[in-house]
Amino acid sequence: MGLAEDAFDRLRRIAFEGEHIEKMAAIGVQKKLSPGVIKTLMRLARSDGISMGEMARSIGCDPSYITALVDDLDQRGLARREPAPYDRRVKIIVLSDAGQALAEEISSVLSVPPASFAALSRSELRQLRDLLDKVITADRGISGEAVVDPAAVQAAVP
Amino acid sequence: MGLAEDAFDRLRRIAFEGEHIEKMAAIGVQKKLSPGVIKTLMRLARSDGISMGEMARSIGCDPSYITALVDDLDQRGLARREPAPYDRRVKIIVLSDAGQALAEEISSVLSVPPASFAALSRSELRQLRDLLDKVITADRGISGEAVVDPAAVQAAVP
DNA sequence: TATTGTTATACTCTATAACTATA
DNA sequence: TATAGTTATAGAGTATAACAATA
Repeated sequence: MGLAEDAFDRLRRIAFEGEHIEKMAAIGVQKKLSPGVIKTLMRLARSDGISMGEMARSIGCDPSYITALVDDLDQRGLARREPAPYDRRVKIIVLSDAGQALAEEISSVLSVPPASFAALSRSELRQLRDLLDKVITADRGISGEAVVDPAAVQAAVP
Repeated sequence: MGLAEDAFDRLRRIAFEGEHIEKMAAIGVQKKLSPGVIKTLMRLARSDGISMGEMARSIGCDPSYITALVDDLDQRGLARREPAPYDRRVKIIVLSDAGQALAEEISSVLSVPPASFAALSRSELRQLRDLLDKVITADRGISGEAVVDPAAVQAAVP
C-alpha cells in the first residue's frame, strides 16, 4: 500500500467510524426521522428555499419521493410549500422556525469532531486542516458534476 | 468554528464527496448487488469465515436478514455456508474464489484515494497519515463498542 | 408540446415474531 | 432452558408510470 492509500485509509476510518455517526443515529431514532427526511433537512440547512425538483436532483432521488418527504416534513410542522413567483408549476420548500432549529441541531452534531481530535495540538490541527484543504482545492479542478446512486452510497459506508 | 471543527469538516468532505463513492455506485449497479450484499462482502473481505450471528452484529442488522443475504450470495456462487466444527447450530460464511475476487475488487475500489491526493508531496502525505494516525490511536482509548442504527448511518451520508 | 409536481401502485430492503434444531 | 439460524410476514423506503396544471 502506498502512502496516499495509507493516508486515505486513515481518513476513511475516522469519517465512517466516528462517534458523530452514532449521535446522528440517536437523533434520527429519537425524533423518528427517516433517512430521507434527514437528508432533506440537511440540504435545506445548506440553503433554504429550493424547489421540489432541485431537491430531487440534489439528494439523488425520484421527484415523486420528494412529494412524500415534504408531506412528512409539512405534517411535522418543519417545512411548508410556497408557490414560486416566477412559475406557477414550481413549489419552493421553506423551513419553518422549528425546521430550521432541527436542521441546525442535526448539522451541528455532524460537524462536531470526534473527541480524539483533542490529541492534536493547535499547530497540528492547523497542519491537518491545511493539508486537507490542499487536497480539496486540487479536487475542484478534477471532478465535474456527479450523479450517484444513493443505494450504492449507503453500501459504501462500512 | 474552531480549528478542530475546520479540520474535521475538510475530512468529511473528502470522505463523503469523493469519486470512490461513485465508483462503488458503478460496481453496485453493474453487478446488481444490494447494499446489504456489498456490506457483507466487504466484511468478509476483512476476515473471511465468520458465523451468521457475528455477521449480523458486525454489519448491524437482524439475524434473519443475514439468512436472506447469504442465500443471495450463495445463489450467485459468491459464498457458501459451512457447519461450525465446535457447535452444530452455528454456520460459518465462507467466500468462494469468485466471492473473494469480487470482495477484493470492491474494497480496492474503495481504498483508492481521490486523484487529488496527488497534490500532496511524499512528505506531506506522510505528515497527513501520521496526524490521522494520532487521532485514531487516541480514539481507541475513548470509544467502546458501538451499536448504530444503519438507517441513521445512511442518512448521515450527505 | 414540454415541464413541475402529484397520485396510485409496486418493488426492494429490512425487521419482528414464531419456529426448529442443537446445546 | 437458552442460543443459532430459518421461515413467514409485515412495514418502511423508494421508484415507475400515468396524470393534472402550467408553461
